[in-house]
Amino acid sequence: MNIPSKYEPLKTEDKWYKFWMDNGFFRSVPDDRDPYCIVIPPPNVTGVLHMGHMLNNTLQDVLVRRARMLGKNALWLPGTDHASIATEAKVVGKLKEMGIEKSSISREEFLKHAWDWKEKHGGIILEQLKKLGASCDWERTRFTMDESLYQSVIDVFIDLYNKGLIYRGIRMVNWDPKALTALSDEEVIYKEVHSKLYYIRYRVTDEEDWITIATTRPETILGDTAVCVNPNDTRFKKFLGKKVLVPLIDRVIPVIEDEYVDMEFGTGCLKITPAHDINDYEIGIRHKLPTIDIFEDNGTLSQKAQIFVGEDRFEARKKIIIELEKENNLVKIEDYVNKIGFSERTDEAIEPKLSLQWFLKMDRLAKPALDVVLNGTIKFHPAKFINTYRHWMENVRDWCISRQLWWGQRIPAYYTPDNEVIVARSKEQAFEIAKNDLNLKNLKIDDLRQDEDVLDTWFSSWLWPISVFDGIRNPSNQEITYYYPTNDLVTAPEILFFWVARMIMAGLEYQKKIPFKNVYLTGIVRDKLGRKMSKSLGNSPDPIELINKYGADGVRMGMLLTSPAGNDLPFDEVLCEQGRNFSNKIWNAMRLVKGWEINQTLDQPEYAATSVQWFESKLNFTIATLNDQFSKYRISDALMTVYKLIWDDFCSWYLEMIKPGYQLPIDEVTYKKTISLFEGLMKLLHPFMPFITEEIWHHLGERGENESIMVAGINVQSSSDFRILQKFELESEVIMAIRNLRKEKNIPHKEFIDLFIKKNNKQVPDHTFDSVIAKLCKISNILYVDAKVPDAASFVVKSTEFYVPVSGLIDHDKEIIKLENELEYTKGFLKSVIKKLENERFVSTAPSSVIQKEINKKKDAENKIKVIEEQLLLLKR
RNA sequence: GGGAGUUUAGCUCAGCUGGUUCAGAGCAUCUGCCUUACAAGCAGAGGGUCACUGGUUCGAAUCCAGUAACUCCCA
Repeated sequence: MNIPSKYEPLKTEDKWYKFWMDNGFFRSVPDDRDPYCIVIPPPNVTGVLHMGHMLNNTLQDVLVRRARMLGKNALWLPGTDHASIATEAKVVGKLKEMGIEKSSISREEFLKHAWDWKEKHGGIILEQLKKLGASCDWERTRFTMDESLYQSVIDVFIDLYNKGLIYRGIRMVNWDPKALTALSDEEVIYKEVHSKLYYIRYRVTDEEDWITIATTRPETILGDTAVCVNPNDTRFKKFLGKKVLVPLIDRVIPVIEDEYVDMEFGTGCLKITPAHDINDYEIGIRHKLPTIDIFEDNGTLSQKAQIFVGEDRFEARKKIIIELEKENNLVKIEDYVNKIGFSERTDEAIEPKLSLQWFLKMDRLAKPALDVVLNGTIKFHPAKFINTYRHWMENVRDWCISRQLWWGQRIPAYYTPDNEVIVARSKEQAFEIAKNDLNLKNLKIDDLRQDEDVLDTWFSSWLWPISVFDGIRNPSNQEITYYYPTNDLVTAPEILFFWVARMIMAGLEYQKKIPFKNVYLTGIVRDKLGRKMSKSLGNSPDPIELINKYGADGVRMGMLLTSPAGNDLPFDEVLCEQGRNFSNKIWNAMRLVKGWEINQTLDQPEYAATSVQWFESKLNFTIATLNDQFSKYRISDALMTVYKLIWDDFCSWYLEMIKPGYQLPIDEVTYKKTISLFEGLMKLLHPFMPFITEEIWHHLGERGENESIMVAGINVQSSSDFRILQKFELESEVIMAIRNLRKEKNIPHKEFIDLFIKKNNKQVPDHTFDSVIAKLCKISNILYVDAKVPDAASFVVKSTEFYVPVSGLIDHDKEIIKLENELEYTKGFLKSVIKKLENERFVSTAPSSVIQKEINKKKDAENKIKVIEEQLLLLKR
């Protein structure tokens, strides 16, 4: 045989991917078949492939390949998103390397650099996905900044604004005083810091009494607009309704009550600085307090602070402590450990800052998006995420959609010199509106100033399932009508709200239909220590290297096997090794089958006919199991099912059952049947392991130039003969018992033996598997007898006795002990069953099927006891 | 601070409406084997008080309550 005994994935994978591409098998255009569509969760243009992508995209490929084989017109639409924050950071960094500051160039110049960067680096992930075998329709690759997608975002902004859902409002943002920009929550790193807790007393107006607060940020007292206590705190009742003076500046502020205050913390008395603390801000809103912003953008104190104007915030802290001490208002200082946010990029302490942002009202959009999930129109897998989703949707806050960046869709809002806002598609249009609707006859077009900010990246991704088909601008075009709603979405639970929820909102708003029917939420890929895999930790293996080592199929299987939906996946290379080993197993099964010489004159032996019959049933039965698992999105289980079918049932059982003797030929009927069964297995496995299955499929038969397993079609209608499966269960037990017996008695593999079978309880012998047993266990004669066989090793399966004569090898004492143990166990078992059946409450309450089962158990046990006792009698004689 | 989830073999997980599909799978481990497709293999074996404590029930991994630990999300 000239086929190597090790499968080498590297030699086949690129070849087949090219073959699939050349033949356009990934391409989908609307036709009269049923559509099946997945839109890819667009990876960042800044990213490189990581293990999370591997998992996510393998799952999508499994689903789409299976749908394709089931005869659907399957489309997996790929693309990337522009990731405004991350990309802008990359571009700023790159410019810096070139000695260019972002602030020194114009927006247009910057964007040109950004596009250059995107063209150069933006497609890496998509290229890497090809290595994985992703069957995406690459001709349809989309990018969230493509003209049509960009314009869709603008259209939606204008539409929502005109519907009154978009407004401008104040919000507290994470301000980086060094980079002079707002940061998203993801860009803030919280670190434990050893700091101080300052106890400061405020004098009550017109009284010689003081109230003491505790704060880590004494400089912010200059922005205080209240002092707050818990309404349940009796200690401070006397201060209610009174006013106190902010030290150093003597501003008069009220004492208020709010449940938020922790009575245990500090003095139980909290200073409220609505402009510089998110919690204080919310309390401020509840109690209608004024906000006093005491900082400039660069973190120095502003005029509003009244004192230390122009000083850095940390310098001011030192100085204010000295002043407070002088005034005798500093009660004490304690050491204190707290968590402070720092800018990911500048490492500057974040300053919470109020700023004017654009918001999208959520409640009207959220309501229907919640309903479709609660009523099952959209299904989550696993369903446990419905709770999380509901909780968020019921407590949804308005969505801040503006970002202080350049890379992204620029907000189509124009300001007149009087700061009147006009939302329009272009400056020209805004100018028209200004002249006609606002009656600003003297306005010149250049007086209009466009908003500097861009929209949140999610504000373009939430349209993704629609905008990739241009369904925002042309809501009933042929493509969107055909492919939308898409079928399945595969993504991480982390972005259930950021993305999934919002896509549902957008879908219902702009297509009046859900965007997808099923949401499969993957787990998070972690390292062995349970840490999330990340580039900064350096704990993520390079997926491409893994593929080179284990083959894409091996890695795919490694990712899938231990990743039930929604569970974390502690990644271990061992898993890929398992995948590789499986590939090799299949490869060698192919080598075996292909190595057989076919003799057309041979009749099919009985054992082979039985084996084929059994395996066909087994295969069909498993197909039904698989259908069920796929319907529940239990992809990991489905793969395990195919794995066991191939390895255990096909390789370990079936092939051994039909395998001709050494250097003997096989009959044609069995051979052809085996090839066709093998092909069937490859089709079942193909969605999981596309490359090796294609390779094997081509080895198994003569294929036309453009034939591929991936479009070969799969039959999932199946009926199987349960009876033969049940008989096999029994027979396999017998076979394993004989193998054990051979081992125990040291009977060599090659030596033929006889087997005597004694049926009991008037059971009629079933000969279906006799020939198979004879072949697998090297039995020359199978004889059915009515009496026990002396001088023979024996075992019992159900209530049938089996004897293998091995004169001189029987250790009676040992045999007796073995049987006595079994007898004792069976008696104990019988006792528990009888106890149940004698319990009147059980018999009267339990369903009849359960009772019947117990009665059967009793009968079986009694029979078995009888058989064992008889055997013991014989042995002891 | 609010919410959700998890806890079953060494590891990762199945176990639907309580009752032999009730304690299971894969991997790992151990013991034999270079048996003529495969040592990336074959044939076997061991391994769990189902987190803890109570309760409901004829019967609990499964239902309820409490406790503990871990995880995630929102703030």
